[in-house]
Amino acid sequence: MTRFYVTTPIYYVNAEPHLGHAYTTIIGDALTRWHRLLGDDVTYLTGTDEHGLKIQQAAEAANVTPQEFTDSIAPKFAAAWEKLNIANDDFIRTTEPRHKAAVAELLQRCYAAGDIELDTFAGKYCVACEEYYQDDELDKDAEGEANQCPIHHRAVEFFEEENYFFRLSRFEDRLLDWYAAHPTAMTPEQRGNEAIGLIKSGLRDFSISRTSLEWGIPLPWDEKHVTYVWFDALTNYLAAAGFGDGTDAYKDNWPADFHLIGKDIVRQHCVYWPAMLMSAGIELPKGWAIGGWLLSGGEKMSKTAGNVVNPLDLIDDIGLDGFRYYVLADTTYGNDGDFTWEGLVGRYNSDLANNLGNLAARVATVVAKKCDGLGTAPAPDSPLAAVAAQAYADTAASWTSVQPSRALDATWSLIRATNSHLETNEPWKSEPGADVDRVMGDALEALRIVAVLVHPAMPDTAQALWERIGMAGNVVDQRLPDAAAWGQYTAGSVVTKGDALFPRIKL
RNA sequence: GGCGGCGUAGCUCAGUUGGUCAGAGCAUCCGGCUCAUAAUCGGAAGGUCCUCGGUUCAAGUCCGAGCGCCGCUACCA
Repeated sequence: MTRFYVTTPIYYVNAEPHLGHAYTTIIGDALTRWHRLLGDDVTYLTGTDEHGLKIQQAAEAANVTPQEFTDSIAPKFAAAWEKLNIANDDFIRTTEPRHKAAVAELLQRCYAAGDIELDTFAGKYCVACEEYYQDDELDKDAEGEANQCPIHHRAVEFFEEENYFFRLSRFEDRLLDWYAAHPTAMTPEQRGNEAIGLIKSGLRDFSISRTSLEWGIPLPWDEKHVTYVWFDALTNYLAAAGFGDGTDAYKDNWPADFHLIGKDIVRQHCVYWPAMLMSAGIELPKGWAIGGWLLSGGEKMSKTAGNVVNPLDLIDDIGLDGFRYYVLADTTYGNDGDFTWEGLVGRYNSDLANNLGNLAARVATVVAKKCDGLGTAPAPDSPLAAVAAQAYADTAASWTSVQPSRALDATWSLIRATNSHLETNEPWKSEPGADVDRVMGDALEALRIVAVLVHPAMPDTAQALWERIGMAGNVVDQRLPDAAAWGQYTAGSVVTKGDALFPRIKL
């Protein structure tokens, strides 16, 4: 069985889950559901990033311990994914023992390899923020010197701190060589090019520890230091596979097939992370899928702009699958998408209500009137057979290249062709008989295949459609490509109409 | 400033290695149909493929320059 291991970024628990988190997580869910249909042994991982100064400060502000603070937020992510019907196999928190063990092991390996060294970090530090700033981030003082904290408007101080550094600069050539040997590792291609550009423009060593920080994982060989950000966060992907338990069992799940990431964390995932793995002598991931942002009304969501969208509110208005479908179908993966209510309703009405939902309804009605409510057999030589084969091939190819919007468009070509097929034959005008039976069988068979193909995007809808056309069992148990082959609809099945799958929504 | 990306129909986007590549969906208009959720089907209209120049028998596709938009420049799906 083919293993298929996909990860989302772990989400920082200083904020509650929002549309952006949901966007990436839904894409990963659909992608992994597709691979389950293919019969792959799938592991879909998501989780939460819980260490660092911001959490420490937020906990202090809330007058609780950092652990209590993260314990209160992390479940909100897990709960949100449950509501969005996310079928993740694991949910990792960076405060778990398995994660801490993996981080310690990875650090130790890189340290042993000589790629982590003690050095001096010097910079301008705001005591109030407890953060270092670059010159261009600071405001200028009366003499024109860049030394005013932009937040606290007070002078920063020049601090020196002993930090451990990861010698990223040593990996430039090795990374370029690796990517040259694996040209399709990053998708879409233009996003991959940006990562290559980052490497070519020169790599600097980066600091991996702080002595001023308490809420984190200590370095195994120097416990005064706590790991800072990336050695902690990125390692979750390895930890969930079992790395750090003292055995090589993690290799059963590693390497990951895809790290799903946003365009803003390309440097860390496509440059830092493979270099860290190279240093530790661990196999690199097979792929990175790099998405854009889902904007809201053309702008990045922010509280001040007042355009924050809560995905869970949308479900109440348009239904879970309507929302999932919109997110997947209306954005080109790799580019920014734009969430608007008008766009959501437009997509929903045209694709779901008018096309898919209405097709299911009209088929059920005609079967009731002309076939006694019992499904009939499709014609082996139906013109829809070729359309279905092409739709499957295109859908599969698009999921393989992590392009959900194209995959769904390919699936919809079969829905449109089925509506057209009905118009061509007008079974509602004919007397019951072989001709009507054949056409309705074609339509039912097309709906059967559609139910399977839309499952990754809309699991509940797929199952509902499956049951309405009278198929037994569950869509999730279907296996591709066999299930997409023409001619498997079971004649004699009871077809039921039911309420509209997707009631039209008025704007 | 540096690096990178993008610019194809009103909108969102497809367009392998240059040779029916000028396309799809939505929106618009016209017509048909009335089984269906005022749904659907057919047809039409709509583009100097950002601009200029170059290579070529042939360029949306390659090269150069320019214009415009955007991202990254080291916390952030």
